[in-house]
Amino acid sequence: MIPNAYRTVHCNEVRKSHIGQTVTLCGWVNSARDHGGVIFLDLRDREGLTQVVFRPEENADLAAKSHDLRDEDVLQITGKVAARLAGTENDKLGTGDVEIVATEMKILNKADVLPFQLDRELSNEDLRMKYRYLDLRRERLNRNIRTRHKITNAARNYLDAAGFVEVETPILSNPTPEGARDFLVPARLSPGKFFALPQAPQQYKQLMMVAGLERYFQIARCFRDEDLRADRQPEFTQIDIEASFIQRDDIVTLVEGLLAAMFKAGRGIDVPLPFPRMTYQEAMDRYGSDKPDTRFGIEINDMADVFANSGFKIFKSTLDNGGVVRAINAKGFAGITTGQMIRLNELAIEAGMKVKQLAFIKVERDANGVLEYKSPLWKFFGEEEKAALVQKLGVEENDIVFFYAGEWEDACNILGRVRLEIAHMQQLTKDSTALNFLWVVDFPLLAFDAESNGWVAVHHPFTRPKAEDEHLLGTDQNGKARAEAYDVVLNGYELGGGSIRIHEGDLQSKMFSVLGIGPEEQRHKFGHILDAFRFGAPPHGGLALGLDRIAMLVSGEDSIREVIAFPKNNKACDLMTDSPTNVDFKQLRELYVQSTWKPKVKDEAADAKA
RNA sequence: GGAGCGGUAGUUCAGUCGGUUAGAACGCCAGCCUGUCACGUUGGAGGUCGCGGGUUCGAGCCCCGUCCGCUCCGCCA
Repeated sequence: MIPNAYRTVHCNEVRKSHIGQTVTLCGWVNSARDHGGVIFLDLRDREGLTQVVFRPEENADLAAKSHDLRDEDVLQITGKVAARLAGTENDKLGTGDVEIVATEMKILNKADVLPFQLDRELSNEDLRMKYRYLDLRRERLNRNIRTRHKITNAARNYLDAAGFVEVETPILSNPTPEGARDFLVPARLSPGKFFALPQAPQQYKQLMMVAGLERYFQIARCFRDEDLRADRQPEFTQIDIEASFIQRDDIVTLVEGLLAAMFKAGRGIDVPLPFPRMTYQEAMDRYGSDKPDTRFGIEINDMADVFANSGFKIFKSTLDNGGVVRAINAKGFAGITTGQMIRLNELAIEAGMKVKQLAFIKVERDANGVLEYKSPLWKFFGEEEKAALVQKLGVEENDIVFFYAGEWEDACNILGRVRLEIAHMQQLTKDSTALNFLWVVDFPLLAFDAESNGWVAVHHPFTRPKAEDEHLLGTDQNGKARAEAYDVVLNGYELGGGSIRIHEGDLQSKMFSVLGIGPEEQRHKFGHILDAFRFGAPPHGGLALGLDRIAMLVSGEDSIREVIAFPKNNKACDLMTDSPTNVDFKQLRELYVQSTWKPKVKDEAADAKA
């Protein structure tokens, strides 16, 4: 920090070597300890604490004045750096060997009593949000925000060094036909028309490639009007990357280096490279998720070979009809409580389970020391089947095995969710510092949407099919086509994803058609990009990383709110500014906009009947 | 849209089976205190038990509704 008219040192700067010097500091009163005579003050700025001492015998007036200081008053203190009395050093402070004997004090601003104490735990989220600037003054959030700066800076430097050019793209653009809800902005100069805030700079980044920029990046604010979660905000930040003349592995290598640089800058650790890779199919088969948390096992096992001729009819018939029978072994979880069991079944039903209870086998020793297989279905299994099952799943005492028989997709969803919940119940990741990075590759290109009775893009409509699957596009094999798409995952969080794009007009046009966007609509909504592809578009691809989630994981937080200076609550409101807000009729009229919203009125007729 | 958890002093929380005047810690205010650093010490102030209704002789506690917050599902190309 540069000394200036306000101060000569910051509050974590003075050391023994300064003894005898006169210094001036500025900061907040962190605490005042008034002994009637001598008064101690901890002065705090963002760098740390320095103890200031007021002695009546040195300066009686000043000491008298210091009695009135209160926490969080803003002061400027001038004094002489002195060694602390022998035995009173404080080794918890960097400045703990010395203290400032005050000779001058200027109260820059008095502070009212704060609505909460900065040095104690605060669980009231309303208060934290309402007085966000005070919450940010606390050490934890202050550190998070500064860590976020460090990793953002590291990303920028890394990409710059790799030849990437930072370009800003419009915030006011057009709504997207697919994907999340758009935030709309009325266009006053085009009455009746609307802009949308970008969900991502997707089309612009591709047009940058057509423009010959070759390597683009942007720390881009993105907006999606969907419901919030601990790791989702309506406005969030992506590190958006696109490059020309590259293939998947080029992007993968680049991004591995980028993430390593960010974790190095933010947490000082060396992330081992390269990250493991897994196909989408494998991720779903083993973990029941396209963003597997690999910090623990409880993997999903396919039991088709074990139960091909099972004595348990439901398993056998499911297999005979093309379904799957899968199982997970929760090691050491035979002590599961009734409540936990109920919770797991609720979760499984929510995830699509057609029956009321997960089939299970619990292995415990009875009073006589005999190993018991407690299960509603154990009795249906033949001896060979039992042996094969125990062998395949490595079943031991105190294990509990859960089964699901049905369609592949349901089995993945249900067992995937149950797996995560068991890990949560067993607290398997509680004190873990593991950083399990992972690439998930070869996503399906398309998914069938029952609601619209059509195909939708799994990633987005500009994603390139894998060359060997391109012929499937537009046939009855649409669902089998895989995409040149990849996600980077950390500890069960999707950090980012991307793809190699379509750069040919005819293929892009075909893709739109498969998605049910006809020639007319294509021209209207995507004319610019289809045009662009006619004028020499290079092969290109890219990826976007969620900066908020990365900052959260670097900081060891559970919510991205802890790494965003001014976040929204789970109704997308800002309790500090009380945003969003009503606007005057006049303002709306200028925009040619009228609200159709009506406040809920209580139905008195219905009440009377009741 | 749905589910779960929570809401008691400024803050963090306790509050038994529905029963006398709703407690503690920290903070706050005032006094004392010349080596503290979570200073100590004496005293004091501070409550719409989120809000509304109901049951009851009596509700912080039970019931219904509602608001707010958090988490999750749906949703998030």
